[in-house]
Amino acid sequence: MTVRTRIAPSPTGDPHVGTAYIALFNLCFARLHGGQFILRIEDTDRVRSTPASEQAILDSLRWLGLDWDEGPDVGGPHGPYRQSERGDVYSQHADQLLVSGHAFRCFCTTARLDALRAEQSANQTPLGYDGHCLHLSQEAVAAQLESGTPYVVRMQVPREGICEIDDLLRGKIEIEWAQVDMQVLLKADGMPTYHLANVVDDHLMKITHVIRGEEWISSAPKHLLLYRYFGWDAPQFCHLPLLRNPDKSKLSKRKNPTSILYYQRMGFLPEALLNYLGRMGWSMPDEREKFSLAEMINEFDLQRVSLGGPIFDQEKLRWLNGMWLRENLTTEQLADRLQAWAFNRETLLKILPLAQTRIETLSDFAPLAGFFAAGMLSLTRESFAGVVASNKTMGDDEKLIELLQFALWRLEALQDWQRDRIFDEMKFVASGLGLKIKDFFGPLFVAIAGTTASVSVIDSMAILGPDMSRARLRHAIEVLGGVGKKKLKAMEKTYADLGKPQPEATPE
RNA sequence: GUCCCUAUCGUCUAGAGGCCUAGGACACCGCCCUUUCACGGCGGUAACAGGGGUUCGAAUCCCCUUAGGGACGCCA
Repeated sequence: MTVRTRIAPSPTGDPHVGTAYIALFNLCFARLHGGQFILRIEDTDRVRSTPASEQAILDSLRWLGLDWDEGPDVGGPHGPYRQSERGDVYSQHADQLLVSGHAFRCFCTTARLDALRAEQSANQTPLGYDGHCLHLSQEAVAAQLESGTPYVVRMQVPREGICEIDDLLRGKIEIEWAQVDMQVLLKADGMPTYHLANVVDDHLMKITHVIRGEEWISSAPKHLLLYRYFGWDAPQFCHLPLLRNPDKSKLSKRKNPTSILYYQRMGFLPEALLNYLGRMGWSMPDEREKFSLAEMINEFDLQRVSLGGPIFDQEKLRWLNGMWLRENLTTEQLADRLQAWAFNRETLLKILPLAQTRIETLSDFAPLAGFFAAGMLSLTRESFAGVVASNKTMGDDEKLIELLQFALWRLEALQDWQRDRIFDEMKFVASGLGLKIKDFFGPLFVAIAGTTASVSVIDSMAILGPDMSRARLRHAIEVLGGVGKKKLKAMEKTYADLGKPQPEATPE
């Protein structure tokens, strides 16, 4: 038996807890049955990840204790499309389908497809490719190829009938073929899409079980059909429920910290985080709350997975972490953990350059830089009184919230979490709001460091990392009263206009 | 809009037709322990979405409704 987890690297390179969640269940299932557990990084469009971000994902899975096996080599550590072959394996397979008539070349332009989609959505008819290039004559295809028109390769999909998916957990799922789009397999640049790469890889790697998130159910027919076209045995599919935000939507960084790095920085033990993920949609036969990975593997049973999408509840995670901290660590071990966590040389060397010019005694350090080792700051509305009092332009709470929210939105969109990039974003918001950088930074300081008397707020955010910085901004907004639905709408509009020149201020 | 998945306390869940007057955990509230705060101990509030079937018997099986979620890209 071989199971694998595919990892879609996030553009920011932040390892997602959802990835660890799926990996955990894959690992338990494989280990219980004495099979192999393989990881595969998915990045067919080659814009998402960098070697560094991939390494970050692998490191954080290892930090959690999720060790994987080396899979069969099917063209490099992360698949052929990451190597110089540029997708040869996949285009060969696409050619095979072209020859057998299970796929066709599509010369439609993006403009046409956009128009098609717009029309379908206006008419409220099902969305999908209309088969325009499906019946092109041989001559027409030859002529297009001759003229060098760019094309993609799409898979043929039956127009009628029903596809039956046998899900390990959900039983039979029936989807009409008419609902399945004629998926692009090979992009215009010759690179494979996820769907083709996925099926070809899994076959070459001899994957027997695919345990993935529920979000993939609707593309399962495409995958099944590809296996059939190639004449391969399909693996057993199993779709796990999705982790959710408190508002029940799919776990996302806009609403909840999702990075494993955040939980690490927040001071959660890897054992506890993993334990908590194991409690999401799953329970021990004896219902015990605290268990190790080894215990989970021993008692693992896929049938014990419950299908309702669980909400990721940080409060319960905290409680569980406390249990691990109190019951599983000696004082000696706790000392080691603390030291490794924040009071290590590497971390200090990052912070000290910012602090050294501002301290007169060593004891000044903790009050000055303590916020680096904190989770959420204990802010109140009064925490912001200083920045408001010292500056007439700052205005009321509403104004403060707006400022922080705009900063937050900017930072949510920021992919490259570097000091200078963060500064650029903040400068953009400041000038958009017509504020001097200095004035704009006041509230930011309070949100991030708890006080304006602190080290550079931009450097602080760079060191704290995206999820922690965003979480603190969100927390500050919450403390100031939060944002209502109506207010949000108005703010979004103002935000959209940020880049535009400000109208002349009317003199009093 | 179309299709698919799901539905037990606020949250995570137990529950495979009778052991269910629905159990446990987080959170919340109270009491005890305690020089404070925690920890720990004890107790409490709190749920089978609604409606139809099937059955001697339904949280459990079936159907409908409702609600939530997901998918509908030359992203993964």
